[in-house]
Amino acid sequence: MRYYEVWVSSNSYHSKENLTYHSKENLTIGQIISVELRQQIVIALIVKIVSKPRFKTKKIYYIFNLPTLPNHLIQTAKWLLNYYPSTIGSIAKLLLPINLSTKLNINSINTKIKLDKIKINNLPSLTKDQKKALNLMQEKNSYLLHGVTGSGKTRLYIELINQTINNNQSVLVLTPEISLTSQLINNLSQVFNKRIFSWHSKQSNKERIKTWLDILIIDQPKVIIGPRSVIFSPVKNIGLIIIDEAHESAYKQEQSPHYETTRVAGYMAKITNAKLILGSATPSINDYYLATVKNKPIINLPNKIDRKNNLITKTTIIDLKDRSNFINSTYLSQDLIIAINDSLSHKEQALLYLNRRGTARVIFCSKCGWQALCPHCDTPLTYHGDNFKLRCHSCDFSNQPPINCPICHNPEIIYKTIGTKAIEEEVKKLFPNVSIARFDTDNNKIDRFENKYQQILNGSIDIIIGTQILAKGLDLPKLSTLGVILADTSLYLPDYTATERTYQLLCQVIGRVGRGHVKANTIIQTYQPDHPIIHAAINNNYNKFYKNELAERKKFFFPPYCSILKITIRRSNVKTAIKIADQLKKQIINLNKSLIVEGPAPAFHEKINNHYQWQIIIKSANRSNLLEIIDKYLPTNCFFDIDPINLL
DNA sequence: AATGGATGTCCG
DNA sequence: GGACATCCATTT
Repeated sequence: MRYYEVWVSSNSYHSKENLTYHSKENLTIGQIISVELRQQIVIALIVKIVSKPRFKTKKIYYIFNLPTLPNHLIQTAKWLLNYYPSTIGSIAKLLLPINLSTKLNINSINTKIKLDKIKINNLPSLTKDQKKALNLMQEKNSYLLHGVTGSGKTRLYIELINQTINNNQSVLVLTPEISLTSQLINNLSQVFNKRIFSWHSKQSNKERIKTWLDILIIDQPKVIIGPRSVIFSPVKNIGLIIIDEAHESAYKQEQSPHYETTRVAGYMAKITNAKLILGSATPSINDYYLATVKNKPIINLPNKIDRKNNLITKTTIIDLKDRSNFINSTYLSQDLIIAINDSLSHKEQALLYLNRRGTARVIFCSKCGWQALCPHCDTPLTYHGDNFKLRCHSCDFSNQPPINCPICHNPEIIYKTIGTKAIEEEVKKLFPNVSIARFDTDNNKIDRFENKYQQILNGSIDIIIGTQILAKGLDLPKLSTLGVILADTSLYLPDYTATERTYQLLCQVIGRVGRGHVKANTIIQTYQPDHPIIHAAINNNYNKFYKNELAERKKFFFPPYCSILKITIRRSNVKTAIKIADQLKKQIINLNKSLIVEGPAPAFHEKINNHYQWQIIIKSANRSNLLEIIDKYLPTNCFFDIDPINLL
């Protein structure tokens, strides 16, 4: 009898120990099997060959006649286990994301695909900038591709993918938002045809299994496109990993294992000697900083590919404090209304953008733009209606809300922001005879989005209202008015990443116009017309934004200058939650006096499902200190997130 | 003592 | 995750 340590792909296996099963067969590491765990049959992976253990073992239930998983995946998973501590079950689930039936008929899979010729000759030739960038990216290395919106990053990707395939290696292309992947898939499919394998939300379970097996079995070099989970595709011989819009928060997994895809890709590229491209118009502070200190090449594509050079975009900033700008509407300024009318008369489209993540009940003055900030953390304070207090969600500082503005003594203090529904009603009143479409980020409406997207493209929708989803990747040929209803909403988010997000979102949404189709008008309404971040975004001045923000991060000791561990304690009783959080805090401080421990403070959603959530934030310049806490001192009954993307 | 909710333990 | 054990507060 032979004995094997396996990883079971089941979220219900919460231990960090490998499980041992036995079999008569001679099996190798990486082989895919299924085993019995409690009463259930689950798919699993052989990770170690061992001698007979002291305890009783169960028999391996089934051995799949499949190729072994590529070694780099197992190696990456082992690294992941230490770097983003989590359970074996959930890490195995990343490698084996499907449940195979033991009746699986492998012979039905075509192991060879018919390879069409790559049709790269029909594409527009590379610009001078693109050629220069391509030449700079010839080493096996990791590159940060900093290209403004519309600078032709996709064209460059195609060139790099082509080189890799000609070199007989495969490519992973990661995208943040599934609803926007279709455009990229279309573009790449036209060139690479049958070599494209994609994961997307519309696939049924059956299709998913087929794609996964195709990737595992088919040996030829291929291009795999999809969301963050695609980094764990069972593909051998990776030559290139592209992470498009690498700054996007979708690359961070919010459930355990809390991995950041760019970090995982970095490790994987290192061990496979693949080239890694992080593409973004607005690289994240962390990625940019890492590239700088680690001497990784930063490749710039500073210019838009202007198809028509005479099309200039006019940008106007409207001061929301000056109510004389708002004659016919509380939300839409006169300039914006005029611009929309102008677009409509030319049969062009208008897009009204509202960043709804600002719905946090934060406090600012309607006249001078003053906002309530925590004196310790500099993050905006949140209003809690239950006890009428302002509270810092980072350190739990609390304060009475002011009756009037401490700066200009204006009694009108605004407690919340407007939503897209209110805007839609307003727009209907102002423009009664035009077709209006509203989009929200409510995820489960992807289908609706795709339907409406077609209508937007063919021009049957005149005014588009929506949130973040509209800011990303869309190419709208008929768009000629862009209105940002309230540019500073995301600035008021009670989190240290608020500035970064605001910059990224504004840059993205501004990038929707001026793509060389029609002449465009951009109108940005804000309470803080002089805010440096808003100006940096309008002028596309990344360096200014980066320098400012990095200095702030250093001053208040935030990433990239420290690592963060966020611990959440969830109890049905508020007092128990706070008590446990307090005890844990004391324990952690005793353990290592050099750690900065903030809180306990209520979580952004303090009450979920009749459970109260309180959190502790631990900061350390040394990430391994945080890993040690998770490993040795964290009780199993609390949640944690290491390197969280926000502290809400 | 009985009941029921909350919390803890473990998976080969 | 879920079956099961255990702890604890409250009711009878």
